[in-house]
Amino acid sequence: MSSSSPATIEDVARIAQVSIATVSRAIHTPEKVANSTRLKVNQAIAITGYTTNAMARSLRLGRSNMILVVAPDIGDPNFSNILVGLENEARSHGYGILIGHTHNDPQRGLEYLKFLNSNQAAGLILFTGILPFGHQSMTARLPPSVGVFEPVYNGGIPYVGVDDIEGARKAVDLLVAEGHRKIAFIGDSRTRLAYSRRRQGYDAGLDAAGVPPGERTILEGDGTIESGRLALEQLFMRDTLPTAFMCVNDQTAIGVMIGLGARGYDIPGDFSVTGFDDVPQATFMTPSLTTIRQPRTAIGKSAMALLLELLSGSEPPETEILLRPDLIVRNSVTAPSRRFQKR
Amino acid sequence: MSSSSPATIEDVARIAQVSIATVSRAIHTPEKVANSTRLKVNQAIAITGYTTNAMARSLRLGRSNMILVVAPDIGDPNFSNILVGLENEARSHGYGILIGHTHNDPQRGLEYLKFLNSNQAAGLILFTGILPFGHQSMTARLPPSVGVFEPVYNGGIPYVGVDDIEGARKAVDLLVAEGHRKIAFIGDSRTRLAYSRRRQGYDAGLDAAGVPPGERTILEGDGTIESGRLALEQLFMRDTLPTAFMCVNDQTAIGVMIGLGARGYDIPGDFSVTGFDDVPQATFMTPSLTTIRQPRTAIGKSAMALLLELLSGSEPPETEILLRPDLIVRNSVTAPSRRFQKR
DNA sequence: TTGTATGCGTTATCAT
DNA sequence: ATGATAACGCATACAA
Repeated sequence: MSSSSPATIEDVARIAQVSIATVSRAIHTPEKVANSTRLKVNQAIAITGYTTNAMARSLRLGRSNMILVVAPDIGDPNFSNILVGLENEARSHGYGILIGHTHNDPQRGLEYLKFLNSNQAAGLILFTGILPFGHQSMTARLPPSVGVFEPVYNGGIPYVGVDDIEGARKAVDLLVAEGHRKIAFIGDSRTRLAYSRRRQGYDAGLDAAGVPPGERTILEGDGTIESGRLALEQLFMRDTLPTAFMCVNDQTAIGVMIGLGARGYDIPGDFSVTGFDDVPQATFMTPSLTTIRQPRTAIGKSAMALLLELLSGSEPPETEILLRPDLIVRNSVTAPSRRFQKR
Repeated sequence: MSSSSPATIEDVARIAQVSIATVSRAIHTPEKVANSTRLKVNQAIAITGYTTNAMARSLRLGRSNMILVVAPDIGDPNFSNILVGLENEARSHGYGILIGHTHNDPQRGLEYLKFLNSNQAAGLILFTGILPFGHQSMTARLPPSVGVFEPVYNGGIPYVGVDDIEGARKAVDLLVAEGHRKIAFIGDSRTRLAYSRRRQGYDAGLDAAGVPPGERTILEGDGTIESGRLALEQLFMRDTLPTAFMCVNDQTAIGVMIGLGARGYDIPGDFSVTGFDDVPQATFMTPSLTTIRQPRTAIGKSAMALLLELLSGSEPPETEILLRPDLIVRNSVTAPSRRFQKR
């Protein structure tokens, strides 16, 4: 039964002895077709192995069944699980996932914009925290879009992510409960919104603990392992040391842990460290890293669900969906050491 | 200049005062168009912001500019960098990447097959080591396909990956050079071809070292961290222990290291451990893991280049492209301890 | 060198 | 309930 070229709707119509219009109806609006004919059509479809030609369908409909997912870095440990959530939800609704990564290069972003303009993608998921298309007027004719992981700060785009403020707050609170007061915050100057929110959580926690702003240490990195290490070095050039490091993300925390290890310190004996994200590596550090878990699969699923809703024409009920961050207690936090208090 | 609906080739033709055929030619075969007209067309394109409607083009051509990439698990630490390589190469040739993951579920595989049948993807990259489509006759009408990372054992599909035998050989040789003779191999019974090849390398190395087959210890896991740990437990129930563990991949090695750590042993003081793949985590283990690096980005790039070649009609010059695996020496290997020799 | 006209496979409108 | 047909936007065979 395998013909050289794939079966078209006409092949099905011929075999079922109906018109192509009826075949189309039998597929998309079965209730508008007589039971008997529907049966014939289904049989013909089975015989031919017919599948709708998505190209023709999209051309006719003026809309594709693809969603473009743009990320700055496919290798980001946070990305893959979010992608899983996105993909599952999309697939179960008949949508496919198109992938692009920008390396933070607006030029690259522009290339992906072509997918949008050429009707190859009906919607857009942004993992970048920023519209990666330069500041063209093109922004205007963007398809339905949803940001994940980081709020998109230069476009009025709905966002699905974790509650950064609450997450950071949980981390500080743990540290404070263990008795820490000198808690350094190592931030990330790139991911502005996520950074500032986690910073807000940090400040709120220390406010509540009665630690005056003057006694807080803030350093800024760029969210990489290397920057965590660098920030640590800067800190060690000062005259007072914190007893704990609260890091804006796990990568930074890993950098801090490496730096601390290189200096011969014990974690958590000498210093406590917390991260944010709960990337896979966090489990395998020595000691394992206490951190805040991002519900990544859930974020992906929720974001895609929202996008599909937008695609179906409904207005978004809310512009921001914040999921609950969980504190994952492992072995990088304990009560503060007295050792460096008065150094 | 922003019209409500995207510009079509007709808009361009009208403004340039030529026919749509000329516009099409000016775009795809500029040499067949007079300089002056080409100029007019380009101006009109600039004015309208015209982009080719990919749907219409694909419909007409009977072929899309999408490549479907199917992986069992998007979260596999090996996957993302290969994807980067694939994506870069594809994009620079005007192709996009469509993503699917199967969770090793043939049912899922079938769903992705629809992308192929419906002409949404012109080619296929398989990360699965197996055709994920059940054993349908559909295999026959597969588009040009290339396997990466693992040879596809049930289809005559070209393959791009690392030289597993040579890689494994480098690992054993290092161990042997350090003085080990009792080297256990912890394999993976799932990924049959990669497993058996790495196993071959192991055997070849021990053959060369004069270690008789009877003195070799082989355990099989399934390539997960947990299975590495499990294999270790099995090993400890025997009466003789190896001095080194050569693991089929990094995940397994990590499991072994965790298990060894839990039993209070020192690595590499008491036991040496090697992995394979050089996943990001390998660097951050304590001790850092000596392993074999997969040139992942290069694999992706090379595989996509091969696929695009296939797509353009040329026969593949070779059916298997093996890249060079590099030995990455870190801190999990040293000379064997005497401690457990005669237990 | 350029233009006219056809068809790719679908869905939707309008008849019947 | 069903059929005939137009249109989606494009690339190309053929004519000029």
